[in-house]
Amino acid sequence: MAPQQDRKSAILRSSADLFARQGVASTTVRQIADEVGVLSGSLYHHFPSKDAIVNEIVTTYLEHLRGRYREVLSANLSPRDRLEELITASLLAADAEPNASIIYQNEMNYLREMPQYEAVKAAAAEVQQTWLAVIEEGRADGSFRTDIEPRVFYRFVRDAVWLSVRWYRPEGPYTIERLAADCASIFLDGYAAFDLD
Amino acid sequence: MAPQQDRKSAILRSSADLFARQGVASTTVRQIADEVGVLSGSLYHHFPSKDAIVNEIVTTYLEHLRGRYREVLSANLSPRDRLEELITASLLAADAEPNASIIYQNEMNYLREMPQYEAVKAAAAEVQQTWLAVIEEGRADGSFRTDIEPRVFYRFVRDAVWLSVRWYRPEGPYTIERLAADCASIFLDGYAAFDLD
DNA sequence: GTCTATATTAGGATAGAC
DNA sequence: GTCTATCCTAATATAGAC
Repeated sequence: MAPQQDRKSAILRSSADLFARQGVASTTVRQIADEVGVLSGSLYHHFPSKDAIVNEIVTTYLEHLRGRYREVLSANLSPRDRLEELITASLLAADAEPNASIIYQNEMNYLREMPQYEAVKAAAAEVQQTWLAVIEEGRADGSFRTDIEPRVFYRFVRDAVWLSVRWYRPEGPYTIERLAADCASIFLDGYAAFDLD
Repeated sequence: MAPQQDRKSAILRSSADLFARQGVASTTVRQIADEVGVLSGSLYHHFPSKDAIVNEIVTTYLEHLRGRYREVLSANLSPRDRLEELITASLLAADAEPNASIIYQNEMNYLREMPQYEAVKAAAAEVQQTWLAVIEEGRADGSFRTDIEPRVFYRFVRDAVWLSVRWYRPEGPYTIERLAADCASIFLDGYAAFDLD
């Protein structure tokens, strides 16, 4: 990797870390520069603005996420298995780029005011469409309930899945795969004890 | 209500609205003053700082939430019904003060840096304790599953419940009570179609 | 590609008149 | 209780030397 790419990714890495911990608005370009080990003016050789850094972090993340979703959709699975795979793919994407994922969850207010918001919005719409299609498929073939609106179910799952990046810690024996399995089981089977009689 | 109380609550109302829409850090005291119809200096007659406004919004909200939880705990209910009532109480609290609820969800980064953070943290701990106690009770009497950690279940429910304030709109025929019932049913019974054979 | 130096803007907060 | 006027600080961003 060329040296300027190293520096650029160092800026992205440090920025993502600070944005996730402190919020975008409260993070200054001087802090980012400090973390990288340059002076603040030098950042502007690599990015035209602070917003551009935010934008690159978030769009890269959404790009990776969409790639994972496409893989899930290409496999031939039952709606139930596909939903579980969407959950797993989302959790793996968040685990691969936790800072980007946190920023995406926390900074919708900020992103909405950015000039590049349309691209983010389009990616978000595609993500939502992916989930809803799987849910509709499961309703059609009788594997999911039809007495609860798909959108309502989707939003509950989505928020539970995305927000887990705020509390899940990959250290320890509790793996992402286990987390995904527990999540899928709660949302599909419920937390009430199984009736065995 | 005395006139100075009117003005003070107008400041709180306008601030909450702006904080929820734009984020705390991106909202200026001048914007708040504009919204209220005074000049920015006048705000400081009612509050010592912008942080103090944030703090009052959030602590009042948490106070109301704790009141609702206490009511739920005082009733004699099964763990399942109590969990459902906790969900309903949370959704009603968020619906009563949607801006405060949104701020509380979005601005953890900001709140953590405030001098009054300890009070918020204590209230948050009590809220968590309330949920966990009900979950443990249900595990003990056999109504909830024991193969998934209570904390994991709690966090999924919590995030799904709290975040609904971002998308739920009280207009229209879909009521809070219905939302609460759907949420409880998804989390307890699951979204998979009921097996009827 | 990074530095120095600085322009420019805007933020939170305050003092004192009314 | 509000206004006027302003202090002080800190932010993003730029220009030009090295």
